[in-house]
Amino acid sequence: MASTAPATAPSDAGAPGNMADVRRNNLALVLGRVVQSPAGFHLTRAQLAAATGLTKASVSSIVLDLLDAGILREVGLSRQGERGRPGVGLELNPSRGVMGMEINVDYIAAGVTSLSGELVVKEVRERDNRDSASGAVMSALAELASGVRLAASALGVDVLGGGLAVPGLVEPGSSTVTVAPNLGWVDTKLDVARLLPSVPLGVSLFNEANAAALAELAHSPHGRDFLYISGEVGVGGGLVLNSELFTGPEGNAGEVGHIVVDPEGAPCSCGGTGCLETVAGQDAIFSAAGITVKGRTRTESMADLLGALAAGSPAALTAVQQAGRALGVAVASASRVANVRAVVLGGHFAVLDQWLHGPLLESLAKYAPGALSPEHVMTSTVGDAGALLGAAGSVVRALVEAPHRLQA
Amino acid sequence: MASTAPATAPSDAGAPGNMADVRRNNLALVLGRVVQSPAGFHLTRAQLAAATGLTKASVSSIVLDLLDAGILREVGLSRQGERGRPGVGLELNPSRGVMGMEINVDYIAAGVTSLSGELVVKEVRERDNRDSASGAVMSALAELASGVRLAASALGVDVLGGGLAVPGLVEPGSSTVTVAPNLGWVDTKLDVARLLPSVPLGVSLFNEANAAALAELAHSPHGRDFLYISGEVGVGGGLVLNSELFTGPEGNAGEVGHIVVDPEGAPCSCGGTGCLETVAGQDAIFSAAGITVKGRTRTESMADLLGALAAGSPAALTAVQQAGRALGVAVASASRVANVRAVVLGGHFAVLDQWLHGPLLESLAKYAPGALSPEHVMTSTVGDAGALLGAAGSVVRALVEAPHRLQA
DNA sequence: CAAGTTAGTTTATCGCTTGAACTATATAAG
DNA sequence: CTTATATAGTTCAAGCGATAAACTAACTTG
Repeated sequence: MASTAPATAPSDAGAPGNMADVRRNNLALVLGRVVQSPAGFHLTRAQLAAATGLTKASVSSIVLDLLDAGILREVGLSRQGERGRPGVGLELNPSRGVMGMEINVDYIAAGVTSLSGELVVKEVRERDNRDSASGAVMSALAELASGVRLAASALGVDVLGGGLAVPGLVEPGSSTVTVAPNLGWVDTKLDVARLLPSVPLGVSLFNEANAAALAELAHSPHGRDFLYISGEVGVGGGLVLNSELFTGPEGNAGEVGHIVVDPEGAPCSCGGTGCLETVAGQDAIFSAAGITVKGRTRTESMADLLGALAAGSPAALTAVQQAGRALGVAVASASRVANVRAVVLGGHFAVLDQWLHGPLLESLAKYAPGALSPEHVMTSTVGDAGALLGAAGSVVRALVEAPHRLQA
Repeated sequence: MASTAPATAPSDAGAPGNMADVRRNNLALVLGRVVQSPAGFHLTRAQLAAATGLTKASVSSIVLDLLDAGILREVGLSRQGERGRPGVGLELNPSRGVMGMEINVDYIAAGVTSLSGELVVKEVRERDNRDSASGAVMSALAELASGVRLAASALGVDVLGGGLAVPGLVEPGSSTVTVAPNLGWVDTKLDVARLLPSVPLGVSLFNEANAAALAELAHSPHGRDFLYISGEVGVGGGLVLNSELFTGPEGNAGEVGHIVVDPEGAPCSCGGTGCLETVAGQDAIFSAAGITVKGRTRTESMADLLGALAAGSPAALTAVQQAGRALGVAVASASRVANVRAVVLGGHFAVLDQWLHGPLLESLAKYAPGALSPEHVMTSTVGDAGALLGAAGSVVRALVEAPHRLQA
């Protein structure tokens, strides 16, 4: 059902609305249009008025606020019509940026993007974080972030806030990692604020797959609705519906790695049985393909697997095909539950796509015919930096949706 | 992630906000509090001001509008404090109501509830709608609805609008049934408006399981987040998250009947393989239990099954236990995808609960340990009339969220 | 019956959008 | 070079809804 949306929804649902809410809404409306405009094309106040439906007077007043807050910048004159006074172009202030950070199993990373999403600086440091105390990892990351922030500053970009992506479940709205199996963290409260001392927008925490999903949303033509499936040691997922990340009441929605794909299957690290991860996770594929893991890095093992596939190893081919079929079952079930219409494969699923793709589509056609068209099963276009870009992008997105947070 | 909600969201997302939106928001806020108040307990303006955070002046003005619109009514004096001037109690106008209607395989039904959800009149007419043209069914229903409307009118209840529930997929926001397998309808546009000529709120169309889910939400203590699973000829579902029906981008979310529970399973009417419905649908259970369907009504066959279960028939017991285990697998997968935390079983699942319950919980513990606590697997408390009550309730809900639609 | 207490209304003020009038700056025509 | 026309952006009065404070209303207590 498409019930009439509530007329206004103040920041806290169920709170009184007043004129400040109207202003916040319209600030976001105008700023949102600027963000959506193609790079290099600068909208004018008059065009914003036409696009948003606001009057020129309101747009002028709103733009003034956004200029004062340092979010927008005027950029010369814009000639598009033949006659009449030229308008003044507006763009996101290129001297403001946000930091994306990532903690993963074998590295930490930090990077700064401008508000328009361009990567300005990025640094990755290899570090074995497996079973490392969270405090030690955070200290190393704080140091890395500090350096990256200085580098951005030297390039004239001021960091307004940051986002951190971790490979684990995150309690929504808090800085707590409920569980990160591959890091060995359980109910770990992270002091994210110290990564970026005294930034106006603070630092937020994200699940890695969710962040990567948002990066695909922002940087790729996958549409407004898709399920991102991240293939790492674990199998994670990020569900994007109507251009919004759907996290569910506890923040655990989209955990596609633990959909049951075989009731007779193997036990899973989550305590369940026959989860997708037990067939399509990296360890499962390596093991089924007969690839050695011990004493080798994941990158090396993956290279071995690709070699075996290229050489036509039956074990390797079967392992990957099985993973593809299991993905098809999982996607079939997910499409029923959440009306998923498109799938984006990331991590090792993107790497193995040429072997996975066929079995996945066959399996999908068998278990949920008509639910997704084959061309809606795609691979990631953002790649490695997805989690980092997504974490940074989420901070920008939050700013765009609530620009008043940066006002004096 | 729990990003900051947009400050205001005018009726059309991306539309300018103005002070009328603030008013709409606050009308809904005040009215929502009145609706939430326990039956028989009448809030006063002063209490509403305290509860909503609005000032007394604003509440007075808003209540005046709601009285003028005929949505609220003043009801004597309310003494709760010891001292001071007594407040004037407010309640939903009992002379206004909405109609819920239902088309199902072997009957049509119509009933009127007051705005507070009490059933005033209800009439059910047996009718075999299987493979009946939609126009003929709608004509019969229009006649039934007209009579029920008159009966309600005679009792002093004026019908403001209506909701119709059908056992099929409904295109959100339209009056089109995409597919209703058990009625034999495909892409059928229904002229719902003629069911209730000239009502101010019109007539909306709902999926049966979704409507029933909303009825459970309104009339039962199941909480704000649950998956309702309806056991009928088909297996349907309604996903309630944060007290909202979650329908997904195409309106097909919660279609739990076609989650894959056995990749080696039987073909399904949806074209898929091993769907929940192939194990736990009514026909599947009857067939596995060796119950005759031909020449008998569904009610009779169900009575036969209950008899067989009571008599300890191994085939019947096994059939129902298998259905329970399949439900466990489906719930496990659904809990991963949409972070479902509770399940409400309706239709034949409620009837068979004493045999289903154990196998379902065992299966759930095997496939998704810790995802749902056992006490969060519940049975429907609304029963038969769920779809009808839910359809009516949805209309009330839409009115509460946008009361200005009833203003002059 | 006066004092105290709570309910609800009245009034002045503020902030934000709106629409119309106005100013500013360009191109095109004479 | 001047004038007409077209478009961009600002200014200003008006309207509306929320707020806060003052005020009126109605009841209890002593």
